[in-house]
Amino acid sequence: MHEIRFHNTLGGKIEAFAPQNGNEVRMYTCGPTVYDYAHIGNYRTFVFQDILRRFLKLRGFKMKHVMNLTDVDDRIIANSAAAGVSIRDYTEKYAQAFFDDCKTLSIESPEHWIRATDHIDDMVRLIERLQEKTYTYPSEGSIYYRIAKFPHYGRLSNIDVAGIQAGARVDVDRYEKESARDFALWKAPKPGEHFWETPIGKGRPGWHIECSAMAMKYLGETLDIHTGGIDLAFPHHENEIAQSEGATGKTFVRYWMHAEHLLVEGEKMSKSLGNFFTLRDLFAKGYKPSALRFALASVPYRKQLNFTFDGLQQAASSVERLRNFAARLAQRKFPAGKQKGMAARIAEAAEEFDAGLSDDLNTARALAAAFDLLRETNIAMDKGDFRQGDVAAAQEFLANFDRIFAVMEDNDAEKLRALGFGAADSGPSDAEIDKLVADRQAARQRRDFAESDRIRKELAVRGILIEDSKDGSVRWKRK
RNA sequence: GGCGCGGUCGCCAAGUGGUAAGGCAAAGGUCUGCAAAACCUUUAUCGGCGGUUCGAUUCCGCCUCGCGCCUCCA
Repeated sequence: MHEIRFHNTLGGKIEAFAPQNGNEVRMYTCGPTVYDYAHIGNYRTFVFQDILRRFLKLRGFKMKHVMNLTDVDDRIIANSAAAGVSIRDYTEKYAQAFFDDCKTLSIESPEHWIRATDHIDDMVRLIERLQEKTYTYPSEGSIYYRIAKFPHYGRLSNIDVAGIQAGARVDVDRYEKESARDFALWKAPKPGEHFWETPIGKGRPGWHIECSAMAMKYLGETLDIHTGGIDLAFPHHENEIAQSEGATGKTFVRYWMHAEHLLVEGEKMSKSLGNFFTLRDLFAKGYKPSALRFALASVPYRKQLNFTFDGLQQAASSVERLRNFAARLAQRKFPAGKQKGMAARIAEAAEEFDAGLSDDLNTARALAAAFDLLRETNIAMDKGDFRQGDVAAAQEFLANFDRIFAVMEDNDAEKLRALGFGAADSGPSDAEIDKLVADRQAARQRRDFAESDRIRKELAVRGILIEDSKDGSVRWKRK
């Protein structure tokens, strides 16, 4: 077990990690704004966050992880009004799609899913606390945060507040502010717009207040970890710090972890460039969930991930190799006993796997540890050196591997069907396949290779791959 | 302009002051009735120029190219 070290955006250094209270890690993740389907860039960040929590659990920590759904913002208000439905009705569809996508990518569910609109009261109370401490000022029915009052502003993102010039930005709200860098805690309703009636007036919350209010409500005033995409560091997280620490006087977050962005073919993903993809876009093209997860997980989170279809294909091949190895381990009969040195070799690989992940979630390094062991074990098997007595340890290694990467289970087709892809043809049943495989074996017995190959082709057409082995057994798998 | 990240084999991608992990792909080979799978072999001197050093891909400086943030954004 290696010391866990994480990069902390606050300070920009890699630091040893330990939760504040014993064994429990309290973590908050900025979830999606449910105004549309989330895209693969979003999921790069959510897969990172998933690997983080899976790793901490593997290391024995108890997770208390909260993820919010931002279900009120300008886009949602505008879109729901345009569609003539309530905010809740409008966002429900995308919230559900998000849950479905997470499940498809094997992203574990956090301990708490929460919605901004369920916590308006908490936000109002936090704003009131800030009012009492004079961190706020009203303007045209809205309430603003006075950044001049918070000296630490800019520390997270290394932004010099003096550098933000008045009038330099396009502020869609165009309310009167004392300083250009001040931000809205509470927004006065525009005519016809949905609003909440509260002790601090009519209106709706600013974007940043929800995370401060909800994070502290569920996790206490000082959290262990707060994650998000790198773009959120400024201004969102910077503002969260200002709000939370302004109200409590305590450190809001001990470790800030941000995922770098995903690029597509080296360019920023955007709708105008036509390189904007949701999961559904990829699945419709025939790519598998496990391949996408592997592609997103294999590049360490602090490095920009250049998404390409070639890369996705490479990821699919890698996953296939991993699964083939697991199948070989499970199905072949090896000589009894243990191979000299194998147990130690497996333990060494597990050590290196842990070392990689402990090193700021270096998934590339962890992966290399797994593939090294895989190759060496395959060699031992080919030579006939590998023994049955080592199978359990090797499988345990793979099980641990999969507690992090979650790509071993051959359930892609099932997941895709659940999303409505490929439902038309779920392929032949296991029984039907077994029957054809048996027929083919019989044909091979009588050396009727024409018939044997005909059956194999028939199965291939229907997506089933046959593999003969030396000992006469046959393995089949769905492609 | 300010802040930050990165340029390592065809593609993806680790890494170290003492001549560079892993994955994918490619070529040849072993095995196989044929395939498939698996294995073996082969393929890099680390963007450029200087500096420090016995020695730098790894440290420093400059340059160059790409990307991100600074305004909503994972």
